[in-house]
Amino acid sequence: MTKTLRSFERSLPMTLLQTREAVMKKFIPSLKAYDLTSQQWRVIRALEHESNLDMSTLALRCHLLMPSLSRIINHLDKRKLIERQAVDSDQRRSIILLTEQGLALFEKVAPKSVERYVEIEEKYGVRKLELLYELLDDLIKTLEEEDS
Amino acid sequence: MTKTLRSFERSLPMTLLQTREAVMKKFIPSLKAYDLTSQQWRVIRALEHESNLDMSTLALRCHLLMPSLSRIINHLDKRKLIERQAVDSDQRRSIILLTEQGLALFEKVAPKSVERYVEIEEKYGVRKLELLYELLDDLIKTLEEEDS
DNA sequence: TAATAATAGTTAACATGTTAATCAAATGCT
DNA sequence: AGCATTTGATTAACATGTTAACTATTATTA
Repeated sequence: MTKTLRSFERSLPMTLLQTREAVMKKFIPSLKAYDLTSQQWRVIRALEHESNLDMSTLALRCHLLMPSLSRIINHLDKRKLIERQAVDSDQRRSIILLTEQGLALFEKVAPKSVERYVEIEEKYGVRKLELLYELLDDLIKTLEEEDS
Repeated sequence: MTKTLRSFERSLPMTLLQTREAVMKKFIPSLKAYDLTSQQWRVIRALEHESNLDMSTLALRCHLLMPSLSRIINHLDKRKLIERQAVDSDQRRSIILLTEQGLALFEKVAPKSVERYVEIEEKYGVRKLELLYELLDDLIKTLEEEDS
């Protein structure tokens, strides 16, 4: 077996990274205008979608590790975009929800994100985008099944 | 227009991120066995592929920003895996090359990466992988063209 | 040629990714 | 009840991503 490593330009992780970077470039400017990182925005979106989540659940929803989420929530708390509420039944847990300010910010930013997304759909094609999602989901499934 | 944001699970940046994470999980263990991060490995591969590159060119090849590369090269220098050489014609520039140790490390790690890659090809299918590359490259091109 | 602008690279500052250590509260077990 | 274990969350430590500031050198150009 004399197979060698793929050349750089075509390595799988690299291509995925590049693609993500290219996509993010479209969304980041509108976020930065409101002083948000893409991760902070992800958390806000998650909370708008479903409120009163504890940290662990929120981490799963946002695909963030707990230490990252912990810092992000701290930051958003200082900016009063979210609030923590104690849980009576379990003192370790706390539940996170958007403040009115946080919700207001969501309402301002969301339309801009939608715009960008529609742009991408139009230029690239909805059909191809759907196919891409399928292939990616399938790859994820394949890789995770393999975890033996 | 009442289009709303895609639900989380299906946002494009998120799906790309997840996929990359899933792929990296396959490669990271063999790298960690040699105390390498994926970025450090990327630099080593780049230098094995083509030596005597200056920092800027290397950054392009590895899709790293200069500050990141600067730190990585420093680190690899301390580990004596690479060497810097002055360039007479331009004192600002320096040229990077693998040391024998660096090359030896490459030779040890590369086969393990190839193994993982072949595994992925086999489980997922070469045909589908090629299609995925095409779609990703195409998306990148679309997004970059749009930069107006 | 002297002042200015551009270029290569590093450093700084801050946010995140990642693993390990830590802490308090809850659960299980005897 | 008392003690070990597990769990939810934070903190620590280090590498990277990202933008801006900075340094030294080279190129421009007035």
